[in-house]
Formats: sequence, structure tokens, C-alpha cells
Amino acid sequence: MDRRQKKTRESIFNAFTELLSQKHYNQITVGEIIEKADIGRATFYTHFETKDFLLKALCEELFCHIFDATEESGKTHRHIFNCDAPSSVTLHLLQHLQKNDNKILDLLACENNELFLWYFKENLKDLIKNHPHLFGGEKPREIPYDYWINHISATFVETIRWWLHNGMKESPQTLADYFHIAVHGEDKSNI
Amino acid sequence: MDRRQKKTRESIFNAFTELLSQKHYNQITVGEIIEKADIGRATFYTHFETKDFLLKALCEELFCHIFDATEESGKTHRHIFNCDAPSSVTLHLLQHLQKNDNKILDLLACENNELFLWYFKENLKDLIKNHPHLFGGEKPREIPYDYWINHISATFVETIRWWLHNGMKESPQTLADYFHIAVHGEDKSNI
DNA sequence: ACGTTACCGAACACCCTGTATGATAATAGT
DNA sequence: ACTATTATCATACAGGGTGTTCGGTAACGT
Repeated sequence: MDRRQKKTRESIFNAFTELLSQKHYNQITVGEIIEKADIGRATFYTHFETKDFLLKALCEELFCHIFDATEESGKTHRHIFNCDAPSSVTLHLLQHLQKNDNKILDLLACENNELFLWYFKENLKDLIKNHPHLFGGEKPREIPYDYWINHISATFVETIRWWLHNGMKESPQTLADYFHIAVHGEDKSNI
Repeated sequence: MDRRQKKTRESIFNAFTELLSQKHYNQITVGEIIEKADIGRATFYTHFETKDFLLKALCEELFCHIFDATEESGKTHRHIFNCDAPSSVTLHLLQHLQKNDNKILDLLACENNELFLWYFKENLKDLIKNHPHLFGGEKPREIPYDYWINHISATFVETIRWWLHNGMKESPQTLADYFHIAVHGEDKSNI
């Protein structure tokens, strides 16, 4: 790929991400993006059809890349975010979120977090489906599989949302504990 | 209040609700609203500062009104949605959703459901805080109160979301069971 | 019946979008 | 090193949405 293309694409993403941390998606104009990215108007539109496509591309580049990495490697959960600490997947994810790897935290915490949390949840669902044991829980007999998957991933996303909203005071370990208690009930210290 | 005001306000809400069921919020223009509502442009702006304020007003008029009703009456949970069937609050809510009382279902099922589900969740939180016994659960010792409240209301909203997404095949009773199992664990038939 | 108030419709300035143009400069291939 | 290709730029443009202003008209409450 042409060096120029990479550079402009990068600068568009950077400008967009920075603007997202400042104001709501709806209030960001293409004019602002190209000004901050310091590129020509026509150039923007050769890269992205509309602002919506830019958002979609950003989400895909971030989340898909991250979660795909977990599938590629053999020792699956040990390689999320290219890390190999020996602990649970949920703890892993939370630890890397706290470190703000890939600047994901910036997006999850911004005013538009609904969009990113949605993407996060969708990727999470796939991860759970492919590796149910990683989340250490067993589905109750009486409820459907889809409902259970949705419940687990939603609970995890809500845990993150609660964490962000409360200033991220708690440690990743504490959060992971909360999550497990919420999903699997009290006193499951054997997880 | 002036009859005319009520009428135009009503027709704006109706036009807006109808449009929301057809297309995404972002793609709805003020021009479309005033055309469908059959009112003058200036009139719209005397009622609502912007489209966003219209959305906010719609949400408040719907959800706040509904949930407030549960607080006003003495026999609290028996009067949600002005109904008095003798069963749990969650079952109640689901039953009335299925009946599409107050056309809430139209909004929860539309493309913009994030917004409405958010409002729904916020009102749900207050309801749970004020009447924790209505949801029949007890907070595990190790997790914070706020986290627990958020978890319950989020799980309920996710249950509704899952229901909508799957065509609402299940009965309200079944849904209520799923919800209770998800929140309180398996085999809690005593609820 | 009277003063008030809401509505109308038309026009307006402003901003944003998405596209088109020709010129310029960086790139990739030979 | 030369050339064809390709990405970028600045500018301009049409189309459409926003929010406001205005004087005139009709409905309202008392």
C-alpha cells in the first residue's frame, strides 16, 4: 500500500479519535476532521464514503483486530492483547483496558461509548461462543444458549461501563471478582 | 394549557414516533416531521429547541410517567401501567410490553432502541432502589450496592433486548423465568 | 367582545455534505 | 534515472438541512 495512503488514513483516525474524546459523534463534522488531520476535503472522501463508514472502519480496526488475535494463537487466552500473564480472560481484558492498550479505553469512555461498547459486546459474544470454558461458567439448564451468551457478554460490558462511570477506582482483580459473582453467584471462589 | 398547543405537541410526537419506526433518528429531518405533523416550521421551533430536545421530551413523557405511576399508588407494584394482575413486577412489565401499552414497544423495537432502552434502564434503577423486594433478589455480600443495582436493571433490559431481537416468541412468563435464573441462579423456584 | 396567544408560510443566512476540477508532488516499476 | 501512475491538494460548486425572522391570520381564555 502506498505510503501516502497509510499516512492520511492514520491521520484521519487520529484526528477522529481525538475529536471523539472531546465531543459527541453527531456534533463532529467532516470539516473538523480534515482540519485536524490537515488533509484536503477530497482526500477524505477518497478514503471514506461518509463519516459513518469512518466510524465503522475505526471500530473494526480496533476490536476485530484485538479479538482475532485470540483466535489465531494456539494458547488462545494467553495472547489477548499480545500478553501472556497466566490468569483468567476477564481479568486479562480488564488489566489491558486499565493500561489503555491500543487507546481503547479512550473510546469506551467517550460520550459515544454506546457504539464502541456494542462492538465490544459483539466480539465478546464470539469469543465466548468459541471458548466457553474461558469464562468459567456453566449455562443453567432452563435457559436458551443464545440468551446465556448474551447475558454473560452484556454483564461483562456493564461491568466495564460501571467501572468507567465510577472513575475506575477498583483494581482489575476486584472487577473480575464482581463480574464472576454477578454471573455465577456468590462464593464461587474456586473459579 | 392552550388547546392548540396540546394539539400541535401531540401531532409532533405522533409524527416523530411514526418516523422513528421507519428510519433511524439521525436520518429524520425536521422538515419531515413538520410535513407529517402538518404544522409550520416556526411552530415546531417554538415547541422544541432542536430535534434532540424533542427526543428527550418524548422519552420523559413516556417512561417517567409510567414509572412515576408505580410510586404514587400505595400498592406499588400492582399499579404499574394501571393494571392490577397479581404477579411479580418483572412479569408485569413484560406483559404490558407485549401488549404494547402506550406504544412503548414501538420505540424499544425501533432502530434507535439504544436511547429508549437507556431511559428505561435509568427508570428501572430508581424503581429497584425504592422497592428492592419487588425484584425478589438479595445482593451478594461481596459486591457494591451500585454495581448490583446496575447489574439487575441491565440484565432486565438485556432480557427485553434479546426478546425483541428474537421476534418475541417467548411468553412473558418464560422471559420472567429466564431473567430470574440469570440474576439469581438456577432452581430458585421459590421466587 | 376583547386582548392575548399560537399558528402559518415564506423568506433568509448559515453551515454541512458530497462531488468535480485541474494542478502538483510522491510513489512504484522498469 | 526516467516514466507512468496515483495520491494529494486547493478551490469551487450544487444540494439540502438548520434555526430564525417577519407580518398576517385565526383560535383561544376570560
